[in-house]
Amino acid sequence: MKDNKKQKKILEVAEEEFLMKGFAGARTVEIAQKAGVSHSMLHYYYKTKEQLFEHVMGEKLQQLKESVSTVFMIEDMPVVEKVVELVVRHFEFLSENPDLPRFVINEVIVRPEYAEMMKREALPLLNDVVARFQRELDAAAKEGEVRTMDAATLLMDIVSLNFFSFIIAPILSSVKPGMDFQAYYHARCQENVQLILNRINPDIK
Amino acid sequence: MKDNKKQKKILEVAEEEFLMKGFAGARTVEIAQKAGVSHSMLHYYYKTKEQLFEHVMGEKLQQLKESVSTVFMIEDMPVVEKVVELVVRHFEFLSENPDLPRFVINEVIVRPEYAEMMKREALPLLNDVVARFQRELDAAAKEGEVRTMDAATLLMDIVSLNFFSFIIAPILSSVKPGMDFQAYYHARCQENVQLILNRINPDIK
DNA sequence: AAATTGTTTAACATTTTTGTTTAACAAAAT
DNA sequence: ATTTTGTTAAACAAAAATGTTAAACAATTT
Repeated sequence: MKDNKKQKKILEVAEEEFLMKGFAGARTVEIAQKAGVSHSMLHYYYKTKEQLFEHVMGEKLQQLKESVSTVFMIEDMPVVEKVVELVVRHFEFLSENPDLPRFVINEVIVRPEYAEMMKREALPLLNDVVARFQRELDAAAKEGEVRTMDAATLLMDIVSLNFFSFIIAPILSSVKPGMDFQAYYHARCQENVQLILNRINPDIK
Repeated sequence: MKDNKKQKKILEVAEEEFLMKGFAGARTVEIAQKAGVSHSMLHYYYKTKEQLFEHVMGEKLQQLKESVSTVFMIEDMPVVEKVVELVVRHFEFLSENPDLPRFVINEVIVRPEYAEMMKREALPLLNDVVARFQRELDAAAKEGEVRTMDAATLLMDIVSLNFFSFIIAPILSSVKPGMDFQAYYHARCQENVQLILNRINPDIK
């Protein structure tokens, strides 16, 4: 059939609703309504609210994986450049999902079962990425390109730094009402890159 | 009667429940149960869940005000010291309420009516504090003790910096499972003080 | 002592939300 | 052409949550 346009629309709207209202606050009927499908249709595709939620989050995770993990597949790129690429891609992913950090941090605390799900889904990939990354970092450290670093820590630094940029954005804009988000994001991404570069090698630039 | 022990207990438990589950996720029956009072009792004191919520948040705000605003009442204290005191007190308040930043940022987005309430309750005091603070900063700037600064911006810097420390704590601990929160908080508070000091006068220390 | 306030139990009403079912029909696939 | 799949509407069932009420009694105030 028409390649599941409605099903996709449901996911789309569900994402918005979950992000803006949280799992507990989102309403399945409202999601159906905003998606322009009948209430029954929603339950036809997704048995329960919980399942719908899992699909939404699974898709986000998939997108994150795609945008980030491919960096490690690039051959013949110095690790320093890879790190820059990593920060930028992660940041760009968040630019397209600016509410995600706040949402994730909140849901992880509010619904421990969600934290479990995240671990289940994300850890295997993360371990793989960390292992690869660590090897490259070690090799680069031997050449004196970077200082010796723990890959997991560095990744966490990147994630935290980028997360932070998005979590404080609404605070900042509430203080400076006319704030230009695009400009803010742009500047912030640059700053984060510089900070991370400085961390992996204080002598760069 | 026995000075409303039960009423207080309800507020206490409600705070925990709201913070840990969000407004939408918290359950009035569960709050009553955990507070060791009957379901009717809860509605006897607080007509609705909404009202209960407002009381809880009102109390938190009150505590924050008390711990922070008294700094500005202290006479004969150099503004630089006041700033240090301010950072430390705000940080200490957050130490006692480590989930509050995450919760507030989330609720403000998720429930716009809560943002309204916050503005209503907090803005008058904030404006007052900012005005006072600005006068003191200007005076100190004239003496060359600090550089010229916008008081509102400085306050925002302090709040953001401290908020940040608490928002990332759970992220950090998920990476380093055995993390010592006390040590982390202690170090972080020092760092924040230094950062702010450096901002108001780059020549200090 | 009488009135008020705090408290419980237990039932009930109401509303909100989730999830199901059935009947009907359209579109697509076989 | 017929079976399968997508879709709706409408009603319904079930569950979960909020809020109310009445009866009874204990503790405290006045």
